[in-house]
Amino acid sequence: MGEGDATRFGAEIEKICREHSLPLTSQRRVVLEALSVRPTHPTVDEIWEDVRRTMPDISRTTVYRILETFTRLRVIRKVCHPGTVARYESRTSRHHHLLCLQCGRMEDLDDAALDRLALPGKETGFQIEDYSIQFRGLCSQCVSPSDTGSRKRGSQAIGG
Amino acid sequence: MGEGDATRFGAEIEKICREHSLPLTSQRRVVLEALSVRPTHPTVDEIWEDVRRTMPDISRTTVYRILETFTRLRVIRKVCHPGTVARYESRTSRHHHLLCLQCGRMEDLDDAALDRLALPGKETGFQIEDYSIQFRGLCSQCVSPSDTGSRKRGSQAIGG
DNA sequence: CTGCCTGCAAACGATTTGCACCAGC
DNA sequence: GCTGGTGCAAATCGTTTGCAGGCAG
Repeated sequence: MGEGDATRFGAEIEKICREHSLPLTSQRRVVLEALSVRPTHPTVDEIWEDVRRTMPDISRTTVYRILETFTRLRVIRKVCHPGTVARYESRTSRHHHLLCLQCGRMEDLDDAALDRLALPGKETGFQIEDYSIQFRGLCSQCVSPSDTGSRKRGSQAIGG
Repeated sequence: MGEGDATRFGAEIEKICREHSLPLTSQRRVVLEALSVRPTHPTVDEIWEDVRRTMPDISRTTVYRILETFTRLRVIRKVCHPGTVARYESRTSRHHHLLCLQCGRMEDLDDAALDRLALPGKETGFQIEDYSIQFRGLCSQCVSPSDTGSRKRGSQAIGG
């Protein structure tokens, strides 16, 4: 967790809330903090578990609502994952994803060349803001399941 | 419905099932046929509705199971859509997607140049098979909601 | 103060599962 | 005939909602 991301919301969250006329609650602070510290693409429940260590009485509903609020404001993002549970990420700068079709593992991929693609033109009918590339395949552990202690998540018809 | 896709599974499905030692049932035939005819990225229920016109007694559960089976065999794909319901597509050849962050509409994008990106190397730890690009923005109707009859789907914290 | 936010519990909706029967091979 | 597929209904599980009290501004 580079301090760049870990502290991203530390000072910024006050500005974010002020700009959007949102009350800055302690729940909002810890939820965004927990998301930015997580290196992966956590589910709502994973964030909830993290946050409960600091704030044991926070409700799961509140976590849902906070993530939804900030997603709509484009402060965080819901990641595109073929599983059935929602996953979030705090990075909104351009980057790409590696997805394992076998176990569902998803990792970030940074590649400056891939960040410079020309956007499709107006003929699409869309006003495009951004893009990201999803690379699909098998992660190292699913390619060579040498370690007998196999992955937790079974193969759940992941499609991409 | 271009005959290229509309008939994709017409003859091929027998081969597909034989290759995977799957019994070729009438349900499998009509579900794959319905998916390949749909121009968009239908949900399970949309496919179910289509199929019921031909086969009124087919169960929704069966549609779920057939789609899951063929997704695992890589015959069809589950598309990455930020909504909460699963969506499928019959196209497994490389192509890209346009996603509207406001209403969730998703369209295919074909662009030969975008199909030729260099895959990331081994340093990722993934054995990559394919990729697709998701372009995010606003569709024409969400950019200029001139028609007073606005879109059906509300803005549901779509994140991408 | 006042309005938005939170917590709780119930509602909701998509997906999955157990089981008995049926169809493809 | 045997094996796996299907249909039904119930169970599951992630997510949303209604409402009463609490906190930020």
